[in-house]
Amino acid sequence: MAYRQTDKVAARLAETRAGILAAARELVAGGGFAAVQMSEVAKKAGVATGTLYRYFSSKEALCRELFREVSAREMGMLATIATGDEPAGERLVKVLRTFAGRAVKGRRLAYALLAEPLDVNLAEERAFFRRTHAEIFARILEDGIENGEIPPIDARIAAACIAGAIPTALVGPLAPQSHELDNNPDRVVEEIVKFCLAGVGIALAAGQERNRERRTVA
Amino acid sequence: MAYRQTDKVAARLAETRAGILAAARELVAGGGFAAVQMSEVAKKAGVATGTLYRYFSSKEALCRELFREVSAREMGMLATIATGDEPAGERLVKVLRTFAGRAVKGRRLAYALLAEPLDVNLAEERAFFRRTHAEIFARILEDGIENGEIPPIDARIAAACIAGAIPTALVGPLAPQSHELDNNPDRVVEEIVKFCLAGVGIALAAGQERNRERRTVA
DNA sequence: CCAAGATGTGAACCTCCATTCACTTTCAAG
DNA sequence: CTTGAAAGTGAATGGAGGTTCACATCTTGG
Repeated sequence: MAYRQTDKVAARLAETRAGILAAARELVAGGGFAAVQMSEVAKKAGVATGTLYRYFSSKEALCRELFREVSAREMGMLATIATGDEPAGERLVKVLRTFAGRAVKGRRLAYALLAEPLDVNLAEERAFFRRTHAEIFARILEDGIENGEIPPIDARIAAACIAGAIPTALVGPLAPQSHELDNNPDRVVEEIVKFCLAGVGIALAAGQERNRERRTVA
Repeated sequence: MAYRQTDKVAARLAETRAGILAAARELVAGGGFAAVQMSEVAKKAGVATGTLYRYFSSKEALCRELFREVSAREMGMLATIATGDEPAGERLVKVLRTFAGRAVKGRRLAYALLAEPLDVNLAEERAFFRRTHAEIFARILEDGIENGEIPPIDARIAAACIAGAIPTALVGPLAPQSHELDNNPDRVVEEIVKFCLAGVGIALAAGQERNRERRTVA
């Protein structure tokens, strides 16, 4: 026995590993997951392709871990807000604004996480990501329904609607042109948030309430 | 000069072409666009792979045409309803119900058109498809806003929200489990439609109105 | 039936990338 | 300094699947 891993080495390994993930993340932020080719990752991380496989068993494993790492941060933020003790309505507003707001900045990344055409393995991760969103929304909605802040709707379905509406309207194929988002991101975010709130039967503050004569239909 | 195409031949060619498209459509309905492999299409259509290339210049061309063919039918239906002369509110309800209802039946196909991970060329077609949806919705919303049926919201953004919410909630990664849709598709559809209508400030008929105390928040 | 062009064929080819592996370099312990 | 193991390397491999093309077959006018 003439070799055993030292702390110094372990640290270097961890650094390399992190470097590989960082390289992959840059590629994603630049061109989406489609742009993650092992040879490119290796080049950007300054290692050989073979080395990648010392750290990740496959490209899929690498991408999955990357997806998780990035999405965990987002979900953490939302979850923190969601479990606060303010009234459900306020928590909902905050969560929606945070979600939408963060998607507008970091748009390319949000697109990759939420909307970009993805291959099947990763779609699984994304489904999990989105489902978690939906659960966060649903949780708040249920709270609100329980104490009467929100009318009795199907929380899970409404949550799914929200989790679909925001990405699509912000970063998906229907997103406004970039310059529109760059010029006035807040307005777009507010409009979307308003839609979602109204969808679950909450109206935004007074000034926006005019003209709501609320015809009944069909 | 000893050969010129005859009507009979032209007809046969058209038939073969249609057969190829039909074969591809079946594959899509069964396993999404990912399942469209040229060799499989050929087998199912009863021709050789080489023959496919007499009719379509590439796989991409074949898939694009297929996507268009299928989506054109859907859009046509919606467009017909949208341009009717009923009040905007009613047209909106009908369009939403049609859209959502058709997506529930033909779920696999709807999934392929709306939500399935897709490669970039086809994503382009899908973007067009979705954008057209959004335009149809937006058109109705604008009508409604103009004559006061609908409060003054940003029609394009609301339309994008709707166009995102429905597929996600119905056939996307957040869709209810299949058995739930099979057992009670109408309830799910109605719930989603209700969300979208409320989002643009329209309430459904009386019975569903109780408990809407409508707290104001933030 | 023949000629000439259109159609049909499917095995071979090609490209793209993830993955591997025989080899080199680095490292820690004796 | 030596040695055995770990870590790094990158050219070669392999599989998947779209595309081609030399050849066969069919169609029509003469």
